[in-house]
Amino acid sequence: MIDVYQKMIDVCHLAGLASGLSGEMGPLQPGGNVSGPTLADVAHAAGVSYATADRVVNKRGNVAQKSIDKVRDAVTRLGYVRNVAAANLSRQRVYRLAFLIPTGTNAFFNRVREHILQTADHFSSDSVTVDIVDVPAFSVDALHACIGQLTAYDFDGVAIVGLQSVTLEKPLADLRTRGVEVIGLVSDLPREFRSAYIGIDNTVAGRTAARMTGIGNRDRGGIIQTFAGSLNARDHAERLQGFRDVIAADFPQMSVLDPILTKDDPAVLRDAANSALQADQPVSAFYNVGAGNVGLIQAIRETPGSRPFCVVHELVAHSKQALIDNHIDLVIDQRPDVEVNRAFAQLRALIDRREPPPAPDLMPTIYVQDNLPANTFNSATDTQIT
Amino acid sequence: MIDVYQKMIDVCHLAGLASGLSGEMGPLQPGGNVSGPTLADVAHAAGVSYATADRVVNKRGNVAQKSIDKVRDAVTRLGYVRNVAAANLSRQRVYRLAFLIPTGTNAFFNRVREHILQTADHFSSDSVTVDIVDVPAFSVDALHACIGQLTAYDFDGVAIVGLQSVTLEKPLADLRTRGVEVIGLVSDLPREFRSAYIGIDNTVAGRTAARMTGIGNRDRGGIIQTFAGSLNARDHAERLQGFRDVIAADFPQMSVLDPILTKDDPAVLRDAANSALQADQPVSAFYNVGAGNVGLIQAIRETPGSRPFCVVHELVAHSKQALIDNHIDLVIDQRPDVEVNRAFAQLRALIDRREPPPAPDLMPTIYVQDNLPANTFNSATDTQIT
DNA sequence: CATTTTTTGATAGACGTCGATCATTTTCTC
DNA sequence: GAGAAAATGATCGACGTCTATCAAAAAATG
Repeated sequence: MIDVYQKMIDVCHLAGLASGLSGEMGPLQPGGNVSGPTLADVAHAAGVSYATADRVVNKRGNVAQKSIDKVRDAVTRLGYVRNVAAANLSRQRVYRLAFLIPTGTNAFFNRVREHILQTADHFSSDSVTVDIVDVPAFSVDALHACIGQLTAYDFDGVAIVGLQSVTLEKPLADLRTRGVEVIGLVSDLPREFRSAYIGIDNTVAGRTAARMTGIGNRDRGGIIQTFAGSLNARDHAERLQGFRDVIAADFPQMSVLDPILTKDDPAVLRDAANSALQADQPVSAFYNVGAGNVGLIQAIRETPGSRPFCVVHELVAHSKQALIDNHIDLVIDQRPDVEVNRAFAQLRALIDRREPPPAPDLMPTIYVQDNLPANTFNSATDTQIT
Repeated sequence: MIDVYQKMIDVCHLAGLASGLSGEMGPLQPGGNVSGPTLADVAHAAGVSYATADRVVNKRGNVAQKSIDKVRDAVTRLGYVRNVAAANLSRQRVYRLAFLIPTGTNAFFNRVREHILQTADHFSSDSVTVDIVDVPAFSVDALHACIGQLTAYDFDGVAIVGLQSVTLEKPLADLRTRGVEVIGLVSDLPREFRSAYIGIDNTVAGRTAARMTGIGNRDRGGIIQTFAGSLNARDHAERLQGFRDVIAADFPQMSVLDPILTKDDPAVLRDAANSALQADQPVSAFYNVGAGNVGLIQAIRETPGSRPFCVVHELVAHSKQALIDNHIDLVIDQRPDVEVNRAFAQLRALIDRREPPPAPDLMPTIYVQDNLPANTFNSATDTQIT
């Protein structure tokens, strides 16, 4: 009845009603020894001293090859895993993390910031220290300078809201040669110069928006007015591309107008939305790939009568409220809270040189007014979104 | 350029071990002392011995109130957080966890199982052992017996896919008096007899399904045929209720037919769906609150021409495929992988008597064919779902 | 073979906490 | 104010790892 797997995981099947329930079933000794072998055990099994075993596992050098082999063998034979807690305790390991986040009164990044603070607070009992570094938004030069400065502090890991630019490659390479783990967050860095990317695929986000827009307009067809901050912004361009692809392929009865470029400015967006709402040819859907939704929502609120089907990105205070008030239909969100959690886990795993915890892919989440998280987004400032 | 930004960079450092501290601004000292105060420091600051401080923080009793106050005060003043790594090392803490999961060839619970195994594997290096206990599905008696047996083994925490029954109260109470932490997973236990519930609100799930159905049928209105396994199943009833509420309130042009009861049997569902498809009055939408979607999908696949708008629950191999093949429109999923992760975190937090990590509410997730996770669900058996 | 170099063994102190024990001091009770 | 009870202080040995140091042994070198 009780299967015991090799590792430390014993999966035990207590008999259900079917087979006799009589009394206590077999083993699974309550006080059983569950803690694994120590390095001392390994040394003993390998027939070497603790010191030698230590030299091997910590790569201190000056060990004969045959000793290395003996120890390696014993490690695998006994299934030794080093006790991270003890190790960190001993060397007073402190995980020094830094997050490079764009500045500004951007509601989305305020959400990111908030969650970093919360998470940092929680992990403080695990000796994790966190620095949030403000970087002027969307400036390659500023980001470059910032990354360059990081080498002055001895961080163990850095999460960067990145930009795609060859300029960044050098400072990133410098960082990594100093043993700092680097990951991209929300927006990727040059591929070869980071260990991981934590963020969504923006093409997928655009496709998802398109699917929902299509579903919401199956019968009426019609015209979709799109908005974007700038087509130079990679994420905006990708979302738009994904959106167009799906509409063209699966909802041919609808047509997608070229995006109105708003620079993510709510005022611009408001004016643009207003003129679209008053156009001769009625627009049946709005899709804003970028930020500035406050303006879009205002325009909609000001216009009486029925409104176009409306999809925007990123759940923040005002987009959440607009969902509740029925001013927009859907919010496609990238769950920055989940991303931040993942970033912490990933950085710690990289620093400890172990596998990151199993976790599903990050996929854009669809919010309607009914599946909204209760957590309030109390960021005072909510002008932009990205 | 670089010099310009040298002073613009604003680094906010969050001291790792100062618990309540929000970020203190200012530059970092690269080699700065980051490790926080120890219990010895606290004792000294409080003007008591280490032993007394220890007695206070570990609640060993036999301490005068004024000593307790002095220590508590020093703790908050210094921002002492106990070093979990050291503590666990010292007491050779092993987290013995058990998951009680219904048996059967249920694709959804296979997903749960798989993720438990993966997560357990990962945490094995953190001294976490996991037992998966198979319980005959939906049987209060079996669950009762199983919980009763748990007291024989000294688990530290147990996650139970629960049932609502007063019968369970006694064994649960027994477990908890023995110091075992109990949480409900996916399906709740009697409220007073568990420390937390990890799962979605099924009313919300139903509401979400309704919202999407409404959006997908705004103009055509029409009839919605619902399916349920059994109305005695609490989750099924709740989903249906949420669904009806939203349709009635926000999409009055649609009407909801009483559910066809399928016992979650694919064959039954297939027949029911087929007759609905051939009914005189055309049905414009299907909503299955329960399992057995294989049958529903078969019926749809067999019927030529356009099909009703189709919403089901739980993303598993076949529902995923059906989304891709355009046989259904939406899957409302409760992200069992996220739930399992949360269960681990919650149990560990409860056992350590500390705050669980910050995490957003669990909300039903909406999948369309574009935002599907790449992870394959390789469960061979996929008969049922809920 | 003598000398240098490389490789080993033995061991010690630290990390911060836990769970003890035992002796001492303070407080309470009558 | 004596005796009992409660509270406190002092200290010890774990836990498993890391980082040393020093001496001893083995291997390589000329």
